[in-house]
Amino acid sequence: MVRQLYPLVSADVALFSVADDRLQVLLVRREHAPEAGLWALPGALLQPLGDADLEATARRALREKISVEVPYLAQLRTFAGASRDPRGWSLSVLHFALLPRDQVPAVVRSSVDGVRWADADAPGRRLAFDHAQQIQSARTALRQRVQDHDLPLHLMPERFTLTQLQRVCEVILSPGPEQPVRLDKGAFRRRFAKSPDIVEVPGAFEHGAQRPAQLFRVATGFQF
Amino acid sequence: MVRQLYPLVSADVALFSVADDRLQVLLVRREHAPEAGLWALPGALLQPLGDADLEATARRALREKISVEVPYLAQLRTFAGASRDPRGWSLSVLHFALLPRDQVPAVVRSSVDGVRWADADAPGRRLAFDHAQQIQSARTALRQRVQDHDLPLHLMPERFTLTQLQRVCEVILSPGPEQPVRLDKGAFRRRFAKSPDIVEVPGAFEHGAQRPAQLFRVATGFQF
DNA sequence: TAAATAGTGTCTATCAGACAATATCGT
DNA sequence: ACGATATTGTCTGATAGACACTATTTA
Repeated sequence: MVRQLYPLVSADVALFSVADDRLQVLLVRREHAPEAGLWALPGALLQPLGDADLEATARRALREKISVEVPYLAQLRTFAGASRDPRGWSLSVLHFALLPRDQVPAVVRSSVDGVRWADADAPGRRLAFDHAQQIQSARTALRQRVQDHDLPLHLMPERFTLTQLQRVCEVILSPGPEQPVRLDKGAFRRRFAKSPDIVEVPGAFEHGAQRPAQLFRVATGFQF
Repeated sequence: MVRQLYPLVSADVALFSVADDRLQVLLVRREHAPEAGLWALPGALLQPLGDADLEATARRALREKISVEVPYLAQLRTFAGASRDPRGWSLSVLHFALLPRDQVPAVVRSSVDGVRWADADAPGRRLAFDHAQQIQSARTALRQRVQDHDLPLHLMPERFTLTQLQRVCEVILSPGPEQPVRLDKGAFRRRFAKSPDIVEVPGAFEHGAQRPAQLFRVATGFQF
């Protein structure tokens, strides 16, 4: 039994997006055994002949399962052990990815065909393997990084207002939809006023049923 | 060729310690091919039949190579790809560990027998595989965590003075021995005065050629 | 004009860095 | 007493949170 000598190696992806003031994570239904029928994070077995590294494996998983190319993808942590997969010793490198709302393709948005967005804080009854734990791990890391850095920018569409950016941050920092975190408007704007990562689009405004709001975009050359 | 179907899986450990105001990382000389004779981080190939998870593999590596049991060991990041090991597709889960100075066994301290402590900021000419990159990655993570949390406590001996603790933090935060970072004494003591993670040992003092210093120890129940 | 949201200004408690002052030991 | 380090105290500039105020649009 080769499984006793070599572990299964795969890459899983926690793909997050924000819609309707909800932080969502993408799940796919497993078609084959083991755990057939259960919801799982999109993932793929490593193909040493085709994948140059693990990020390639992760991106291939998204391509194969949901036909998506994400702008931001980072490795998070590795889950491994003898008991997390019934087939034997397995190793899964968890990645997390962020998808701006306006880049969600129609095939994913429609929530059919074994693909759905789940509430990141309550992804469902029982998930395949240790994916519930993986989601929680990714959820925590996401909240952590929003506190420090400018990571939420990866979730914004091409153009956005400061209020929209603040909503996204509030959603990510909240433990769940029931206990929303409210950030102070003044402090929030102060913080991003000093940031070189966003610039305002001159003359561009978001119009609603009230005073229009200045539109911003991510600065050119912004990475990470 | 099985290597074309299954990657090599291993766990490497960056073991840090502070001595003589230097941050050091432990290296072992490779005995067998590939890269025989080069210095490398201690590591071990995954043994699915014996290792329950990757932390077990990492701890086994330290046991086998240098007969050391470390109190603190954490997973850091996974390095993988087709070109980092001449044998083919390989995957290595980098861990990092901290060893208090008074727990360094004699066999390691003596720096013989294919084991040596290297300067963490200049580990040497050429190391095996991508281990130079791995050390730099671990070095950065260590500096980062010292900024935020109370991680340096894992590097302290059973009892220590606040000045000793401050030295360790300064060494870790410094880019290298040439440009030492100096922390303010008052601010440093303020920070740890509020911390519940250390407590003073009543009546215990460190005596030198000057005013004795209060000794502290890590609080019971302190983890991470 | 009213409603609603955008955007700005101000006050304050907190905190880190800088630095001075005092305390207590060995010699 | 002196040198050296420990320990404490004070001042100040920067900052985040709270909150009030003004501005500008649509209806």
